[in-house]
Amino acid sequence: MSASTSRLLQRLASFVPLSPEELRVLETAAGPARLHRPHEDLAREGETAAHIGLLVSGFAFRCRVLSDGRRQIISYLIPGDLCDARNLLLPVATHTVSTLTAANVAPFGRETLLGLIERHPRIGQALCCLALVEELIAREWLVNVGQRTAIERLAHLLCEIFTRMRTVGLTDHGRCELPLTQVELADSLALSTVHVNRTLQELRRQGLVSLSGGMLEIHDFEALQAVAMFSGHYLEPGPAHPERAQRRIAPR
Amino acid sequence: MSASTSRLLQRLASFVPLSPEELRVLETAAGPARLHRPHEDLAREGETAAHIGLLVSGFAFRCRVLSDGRRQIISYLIPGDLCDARNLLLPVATHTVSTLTAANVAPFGRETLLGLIERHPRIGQALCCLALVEELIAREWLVNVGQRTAIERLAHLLCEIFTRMRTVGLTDHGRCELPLTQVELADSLALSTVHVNRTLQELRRQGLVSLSGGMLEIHDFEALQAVAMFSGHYLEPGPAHPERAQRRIAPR
DNA sequence: AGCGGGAATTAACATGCGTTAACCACCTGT
DNA sequence: ACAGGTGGTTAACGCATGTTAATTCCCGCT
Repeated sequence: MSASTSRLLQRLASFVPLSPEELRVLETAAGPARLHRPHEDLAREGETAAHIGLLVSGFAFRCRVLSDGRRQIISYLIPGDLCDARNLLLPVATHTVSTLTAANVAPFGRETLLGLIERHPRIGQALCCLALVEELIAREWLVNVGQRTAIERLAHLLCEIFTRMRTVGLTDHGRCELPLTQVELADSLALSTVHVNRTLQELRRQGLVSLSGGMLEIHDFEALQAVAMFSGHYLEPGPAHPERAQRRIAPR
Repeated sequence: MSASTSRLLQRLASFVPLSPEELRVLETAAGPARLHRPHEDLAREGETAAHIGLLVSGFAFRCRVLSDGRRQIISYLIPGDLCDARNLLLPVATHTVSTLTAANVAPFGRETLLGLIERHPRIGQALCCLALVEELIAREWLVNVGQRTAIERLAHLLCEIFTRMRTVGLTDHGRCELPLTQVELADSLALSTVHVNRTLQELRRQGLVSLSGGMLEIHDFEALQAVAMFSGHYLEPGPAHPERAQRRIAPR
């Protein structure tokens, strides 16, 4: 199981310096991964989860569905993401999490993890940072859907996902896996499928990206970023107040 | 200073049971309130704050502005809200916070608060819950802007704010203060001012609400909720996993 | 009372995107 | 090699909402 948690550990450690002990403890806390099929629910709105799943491989997404069927995709999960750390503190899930592809998910027992946090507060702090970044992403999506035009929105989403994939080492030059249909893009960006199609073609025509067969290829990241008015700051806030982090690591 | 923190304390305690000791310590941690004028920035995107402000009275909002001037209001702050608990863990603010009206803000020193959390982990847990609720609100706004029509959006926003005002005891029957201009509503809902105006009139015509002179009056909350497809669940997730909370309070 | 200025309102017109509905290009199983 | 299904593409048309700009309202100020 040791390799499967590494992406998560790396990200956590980028927020708060973690001791070898803390890393080891976290690493062994995850249960054996379970393989899920594509389009399977990992968590359902209104239910309570007894464990926190770590996405080891594959893709998933969160979404909310209105009573009349309108659906808004709220975020995407890539390898190294936790399915719902919120369940540690809040009683019920407020949205559904489903797989996009086949996916391996390693469970952390909720009680186990809470115990860990009690003994190692810095782990809690790191998890909290992870949650905060998710909030920043949610706000960026709000700005995206609220203020940007179709082509800007799409470009922005692609920039974001590509950047996130890169931080977990899942890009190969300008390429990465991205198994999204146009329907899913539409529900993420609050556009119709038809318009996503038109917009995707426009991006392709401008020679910026191509997306087909579940593979995203970015031909000119600079230009794409410019179109999207994308800045990756919100994805990697970096270590907070490093002077304090240092102080806390010293006594140990 | 004791009264000014009570709204915050009450909300924190609704997430995680806090001991009298913990409440006392929090209560005395806030500095003397500072009075800000309307339309003054409390925090600016990109800057680092040395303290966490508690909004004691008045209204404020968070927003992000794109390079070409388009602006998205991201959330509203009402009395009892923290201006930016994110600054405890993240180095720089990712959005601007400005006052809407004159406002009293009581500062918690960042270092003081971090020290408190170290000694009283449950305080940290409660603050974390507060942040999670903000995230839920952000996601609801995303759904709102992404999937709902103009009238649904506006109705939803009014439901949300009214509900939040009620939980901090600032409503009087169907009425509460709400000093928003139509420009601000427009930037919250991703609509034009003109269309906000049309939509507000439609809500008034249907006898659901009236909003004028900085006062919101809800004539038929049930019906408004129905129009908005509003459910307040996300605003009050209630105590998480109460059995555990109990266990932790016992040993003390 | 008159003046200035922000906010609300109204009207006329424009448009980005949605809707509907075909059609096409794959793939997969038989 | 065909059937059936999923996802992508195209075209024609419609509408919710945006834009512009003029007008009115309200309120504090002198």
